[in-house]
Amino acid sequence: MTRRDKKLPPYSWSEWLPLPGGWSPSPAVLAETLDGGQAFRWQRDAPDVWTGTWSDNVAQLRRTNDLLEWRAPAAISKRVASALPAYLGLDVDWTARADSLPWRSDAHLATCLREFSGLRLLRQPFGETLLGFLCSATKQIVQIKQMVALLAARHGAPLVERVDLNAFGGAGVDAAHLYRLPTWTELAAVPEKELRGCLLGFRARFIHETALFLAKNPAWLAETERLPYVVAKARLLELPGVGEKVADCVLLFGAAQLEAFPVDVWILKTLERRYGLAGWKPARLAQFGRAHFGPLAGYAQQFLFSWERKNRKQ
DNA sequence: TGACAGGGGGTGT
DNA sequence: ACACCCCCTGTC
Repeated sequence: MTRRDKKLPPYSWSEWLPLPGGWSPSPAVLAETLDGGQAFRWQRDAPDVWTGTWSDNVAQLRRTNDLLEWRAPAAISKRVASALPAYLGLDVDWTARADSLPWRSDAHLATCLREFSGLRLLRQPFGETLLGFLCSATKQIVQIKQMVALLAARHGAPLVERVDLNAFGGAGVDAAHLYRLPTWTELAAVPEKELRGCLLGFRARFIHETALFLAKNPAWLAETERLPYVVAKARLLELPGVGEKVADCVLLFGAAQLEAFPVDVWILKTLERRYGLAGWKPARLAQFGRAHFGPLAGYAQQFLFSWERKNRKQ
């Protein structure tokens, strides 16, 4: 209990409500879904309470008796209520999806599915996903979260009125959650030097140039979001700082393109060690992934990724 | 307790 | 292959 907490007015959060859809992940799987590298705007505020931000939304998730509840700042709870189902994929049958993966003929995949049972893919806003993964090159999750938190705090609009901001403080929420991420339009007005001030390093130039490009091509993002996988990926690859891996992440986490198969260092290790594909180039591995795991390869990838990262010492 | 390497979920040349 | 930035972490 800090001195600051005592001065604060009472909560202005909405009531806790049950999360529709019957998702009951273990604490570890909930953590892996929200904070395992898909999204960079969730934080654990208590052992079973998470607070996250996307677009103009702020939500808390709470695990009680293996069930999930949610709430939002009262001032925006209606908006959050309508945005939450799509973001968390509450209307998607993830169990059926997992079951459709080729685990019957793939013992390692079966292990990963068992260990991370209940894992989901988030459906994040396309533009924000692009921004997050432009920050991700040679960075770990902690550092990426720090970068986007600074971008939001310095260049994003506040999400709720000040009275609500105080209530957030009372809930122990980090200040970064009080601001939304800057839009690409807003980013286009930020000098590269100020971006560097957000700990972006060499990524600042990529983000700056991407922002300028998107400002000149206002419909580009929205169009790309609804194009088929192959075409959308080709377009993303035109952006500075976007290569194969980042493009696939953006499409998988920000456009629900489940055939996208990002090959990062962890998947590289998985395919090398567990699938005997040592020496293969990333592009060929991605091709293998889509062929072997099928149309939901990206979902399979998330299980493999989580397992490999958890067992990083092996 | 303060320096000091080493390395980090990639991209571009 | 190597540079790009530079923060974080582990170590001495």
